[in-house]
Amino acid sequence: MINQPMDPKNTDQKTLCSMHKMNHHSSLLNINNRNYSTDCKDEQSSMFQLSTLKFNDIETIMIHPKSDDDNNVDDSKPETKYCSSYEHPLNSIKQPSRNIYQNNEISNFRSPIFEIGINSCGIPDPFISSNLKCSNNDNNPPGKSSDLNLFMSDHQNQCQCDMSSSVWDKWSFLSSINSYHANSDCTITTTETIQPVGKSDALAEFVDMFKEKRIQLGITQAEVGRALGALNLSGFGCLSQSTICRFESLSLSHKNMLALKPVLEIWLQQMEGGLWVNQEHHLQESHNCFNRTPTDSTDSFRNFSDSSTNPPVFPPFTPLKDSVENQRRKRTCIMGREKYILESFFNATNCRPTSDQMNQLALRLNMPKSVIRVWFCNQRQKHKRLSKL
DNA sequence: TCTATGCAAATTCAA
DNA sequence: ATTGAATTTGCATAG
Repeated sequence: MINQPMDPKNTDQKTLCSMHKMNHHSSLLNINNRNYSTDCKDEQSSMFQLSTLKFNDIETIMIHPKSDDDNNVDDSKPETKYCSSYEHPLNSIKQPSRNIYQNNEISNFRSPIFEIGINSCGIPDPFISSNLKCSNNDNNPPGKSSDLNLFMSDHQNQCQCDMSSSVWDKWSFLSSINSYHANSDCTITTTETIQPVGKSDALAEFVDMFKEKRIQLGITQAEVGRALGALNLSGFGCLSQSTICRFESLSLSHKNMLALKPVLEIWLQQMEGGLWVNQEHHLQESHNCFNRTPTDSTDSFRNFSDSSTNPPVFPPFTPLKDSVENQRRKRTCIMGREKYILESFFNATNCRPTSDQMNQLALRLNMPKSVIRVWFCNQRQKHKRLSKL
């Protein structure tokens, strides 16, 4: 990715962007419903901050469409698009997690009104979290960038997003602010992009469509989850049936939904097209990219290898460079003796063991120290949570 | 056999 | 490097 100055011809073009982190150096970018992958390994010139993927001050990025075969890019005439946007606070919306989208409505979600900060250039900047201030009443917590209810003032115009609208509409609203920010001459409009709550939500619509087509294709949630690993998208491996199920029932967090959507979209496109293109063409030795046992893999991919029941779709194992790092560590099941010993230690001795104590426990229980450490972290969290009830 | 869900392990982020 | 808090996600199992 190369930093480019803003294309003046593009300044009044309204562009809706969303960005989905894939890993520390690449992301999926959705611009006007088209997906692009971005890659920036050079941290110094990175358009993204590693942890938050906020755009830097240049505000302009060049994107090489992923649909081009990476090996056959026409360097003389790369298709590029300019996009000016930020990752905005919506990406870190604080919200009750699961089930909030039931009935396609956001409930209990009235947060205070916020004033958008003015940045050093005098431009209203909703993305400077430290400048966000709660301005309505004292019953609300101090404002953070993760809060939703935005009130923007540029001393001339005022625009307010209707907070009873859905988060997706708010996203559009903020995109308008982005446009404004990118070009101070443009007019901010809110009503244009804000749509009624409900079925018109693009995400909800996609989810409905996704589920319908998955069922049409006769593919189970578990199979979808496993197939995602073979998509070879950096930062994404397989997902569990649970996660696909939750995606289909809109019961993941909004941020999570947004992150998963483009990946599932790509999967669906490939399934519908009935073709599989390994975009990266890794030539290295084929290896089991899912780190499964042979038994596992045979079973996992029976439907993809059995062309008598399903059309051949894509090979069960795609050579995948970073497959191992895409793989979430297997969930450890701690029970019986191990659980008893850990709980005894936690309750009776120390809920905050030293490194040495954790080493000893790890040795005694024959478990990795990291698992022990995480267990204590989670246990402390659990206790804190329970004590609040 | 497939999907939904409770619990909690693992990951991420910021301090 | 470590931690707390928040969040994502998988396992086990219920439906």
